[in-house]
Amino acid sequence: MQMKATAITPTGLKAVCSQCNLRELCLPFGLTGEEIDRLDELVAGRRKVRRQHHLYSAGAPFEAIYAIRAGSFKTDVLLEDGREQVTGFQMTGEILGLDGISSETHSCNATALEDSEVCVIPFGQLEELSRQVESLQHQFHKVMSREIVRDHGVMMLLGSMRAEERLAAFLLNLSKRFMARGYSPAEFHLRMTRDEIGSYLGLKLETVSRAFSKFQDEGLVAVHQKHIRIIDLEGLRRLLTHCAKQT
Amino acid sequence: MQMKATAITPTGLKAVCSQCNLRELCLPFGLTGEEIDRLDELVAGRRKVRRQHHLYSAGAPFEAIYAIRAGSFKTDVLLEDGREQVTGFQMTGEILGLDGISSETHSCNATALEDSEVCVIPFGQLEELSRQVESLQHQFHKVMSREIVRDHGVMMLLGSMRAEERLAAFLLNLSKRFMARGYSPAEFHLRMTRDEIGSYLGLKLETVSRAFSKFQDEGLVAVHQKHIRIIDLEGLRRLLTHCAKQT
DNA sequence: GGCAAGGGTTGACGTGGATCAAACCGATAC
DNA sequence: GTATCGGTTTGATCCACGTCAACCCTTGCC
Repeated sequence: MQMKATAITPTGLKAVCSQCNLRELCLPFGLTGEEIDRLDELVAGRRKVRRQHHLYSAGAPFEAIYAIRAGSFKTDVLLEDGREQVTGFQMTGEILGLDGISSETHSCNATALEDSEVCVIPFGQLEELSRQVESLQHQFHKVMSREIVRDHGVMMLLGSMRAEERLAAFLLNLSKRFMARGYSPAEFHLRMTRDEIGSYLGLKLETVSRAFSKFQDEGLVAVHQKHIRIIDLEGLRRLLTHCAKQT
Repeated sequence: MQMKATAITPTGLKAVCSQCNLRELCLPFGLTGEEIDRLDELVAGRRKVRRQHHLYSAGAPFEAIYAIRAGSFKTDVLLEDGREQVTGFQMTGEILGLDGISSETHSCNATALEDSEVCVIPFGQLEELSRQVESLQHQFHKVMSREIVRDHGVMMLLGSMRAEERLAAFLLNLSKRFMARGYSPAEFHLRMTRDEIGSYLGLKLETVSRAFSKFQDEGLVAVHQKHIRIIDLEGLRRLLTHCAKQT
């Protein structure tokens, strides 16, 4: 029988960045082994989040950021009248919670799309360590900046693209991220509903569904519910670059 | 005749945060006098940017971030086919260039909307100093996080609001920012064209123009070209919270 | 097995904002 | 003064996407 010497978290396991196969995608990227060990020390442990449950909610006090160890999440903001805008879908190795730094309060909700697990990184300690470890500081700044660049991409999508371009961009983006994680870039399972995709892309679920069907008819992808197989990657890319007005 | 002892910049002036009336809105916020002096040391000087000129362009190597000392800017991203998406309008005290950190290359264009001036903050040195000065580190993180939260707001706007709501939100946001700078929140001059507003809001300039006219007809604002006077602030706010479907 | 519930698809129709086009306005240039 | 030009306004028409509604498929429960 196994002893649980460091049963300090709900999962009974201490996070260990150095052993984590996501470290190249995550905060430890670019750190030396010794530096990663120091990062390990401050990771307060892991936390499991069940499907449909919140990791944090808008208005909650900000204390830590989170690295996704398993599973996936969506973040969204709500308007007073109930309208929801999904601001992003996050997968393993990606960091959640950066929105909370500015006001010391979370400004959006983070919800697990499937049973998931995160590493909890207390923010005050992260700042402290990144004052000592230059490469950690730099990597953290890069992570934040990447989020800003990503957001600009979404604005481009929402502000300047038509429905099919948006969906194509969405699929290509997912494909790329699955590939970076060692999964097939051509075949994957969507964790979110049509409604959530629609909210993210600024479309109604019916429009998303129709666009999927159209892609299928055109032989670009094979869609079976949430299962996606990309057949013609180049075709999708072409859709993106000059669809709007095929001048 | 006056000597220019520190003529190290095009403007012949060393930036001095401690003397700057924008410091409460800018990077020095929350620093002690002594800490601000250290920040002063690293500000490489000021740079003037003429109306319509670029402060930096997409693809340019990233070396510094910029604090706007006078004037205003827009940032935009371009698609291969020429479509433009304005990702933000920045005014005095706000920080430009954060997009460049992630890839060490700027990912958008920053263009002066009027003759403007920025303080140049070499990024490597900023990171170095913020390893020593905790309050600077924290304030910098807040600035980056604020940008992320702002971007989420724009996504909300682009993804879930109708034309008039978007314009109302835009005007209210400008109003708030002018107020924070000691200007009238009710009466101001737009520095951007209808086309640029449209690009930012995901609308065509004609739609922006029509929405302005509608607001005018309804007695919400007085519009004279680029001069705006907000007459009914509450009315604009009301538009925002439950216009979509007045259920 | 039947049946309920939640998500997805598809069709018919309506509409908000895009598009196209003309005119207007205020600057600056001559 | 007139011409020019960039930006803006306004009107007429169009179409991409939203809305509403029916139906289907899958899963889980009794």
